[in-house]
Amino acid sequence: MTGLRENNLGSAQECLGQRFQTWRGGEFDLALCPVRGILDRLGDKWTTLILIVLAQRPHRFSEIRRSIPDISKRMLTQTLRDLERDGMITRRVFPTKPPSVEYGLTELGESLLEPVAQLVTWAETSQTKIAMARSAFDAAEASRG
Amino acid sequence: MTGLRENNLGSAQECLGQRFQTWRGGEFDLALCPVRGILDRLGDKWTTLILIVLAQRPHRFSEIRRSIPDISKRMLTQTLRDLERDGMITRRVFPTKPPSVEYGLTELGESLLEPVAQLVTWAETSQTKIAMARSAFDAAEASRG
DNA sequence: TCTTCCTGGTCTAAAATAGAGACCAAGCCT
DNA sequence: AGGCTTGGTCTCTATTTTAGACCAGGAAGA
Repeated sequence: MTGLRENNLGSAQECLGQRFQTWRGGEFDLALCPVRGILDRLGDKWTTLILIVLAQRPHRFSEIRRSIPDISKRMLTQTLRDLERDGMITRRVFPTKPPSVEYGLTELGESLLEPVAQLVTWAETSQTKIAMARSAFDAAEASRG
Repeated sequence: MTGLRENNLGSAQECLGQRFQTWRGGEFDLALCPVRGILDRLGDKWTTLILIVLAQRPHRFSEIRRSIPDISKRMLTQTLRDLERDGMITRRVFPTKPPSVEYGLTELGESLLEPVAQLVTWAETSQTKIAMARSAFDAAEASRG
């Protein structure tokens, strides 16, 4: 364990708490601190991708790596550990000749899939608009020099 | 512009495409590449927080900074620029004596609030389970030495 | 007038984080 | 023996983030 996981989730940053009590109207209570920690976790580069891969079926370590070619072993290990620690995935070791390890979603992990799916859907439907906005912005910037 | 924004969204990583055609059943088509770029953007440390702040009402640069005390000026500037480029927020400069700049959500930005809200809701309802899972994991790890 | 403060940034240097790839044990196959 | 596999870990380097100094330029105070 060299420097892996000393993610002080939400300790470095002050609780934004009461500031957002009325997030667009009031249905949104305080307690944003832990939420932020979770958002940070989801937000990292690989977490969502790994969840999507595991959503299909349980995968072994190297299988995940093949599904997400540009993740490094180190980051895969670290992200899987964090996910396991948060109760989103299970890790099962089989004492086969070369040992094999299978990762799969827990119920909690499954439940996360729903909001993630919404986000993915939003991303799909919005990508055209975003691409247009980018072009416009870049063009305007270029014309200003 | 020193090193800001050369985010080659989705160029470094190969398109995961057809691999996820059947994300939990089949309703999930290819085209994950651009989606991934968007997810990366949402996933960064500050984007979601800024969106939530702006969801309340438009804010000035320094106001945002006060709402998110631990963001550095540089990251705030950079994140706001990226958000503006993606068409999620508008930037309006007022030629006041000390110049003031107001940032607000666009319609596209507003539309993102919905899936983000779902995620926040999930996070709120799940935080207890996650906390328990962490305790259990840490305890098990400690007992193993 | 001279000093100080405010704004929204930019710049540099240092700290934290991610990535590449060598390495490991242990057992199989040839 | 030699080489291959597995799931990792370790070290070294590259990238990213942070802190904080700095800037222009008007305003208000003295």
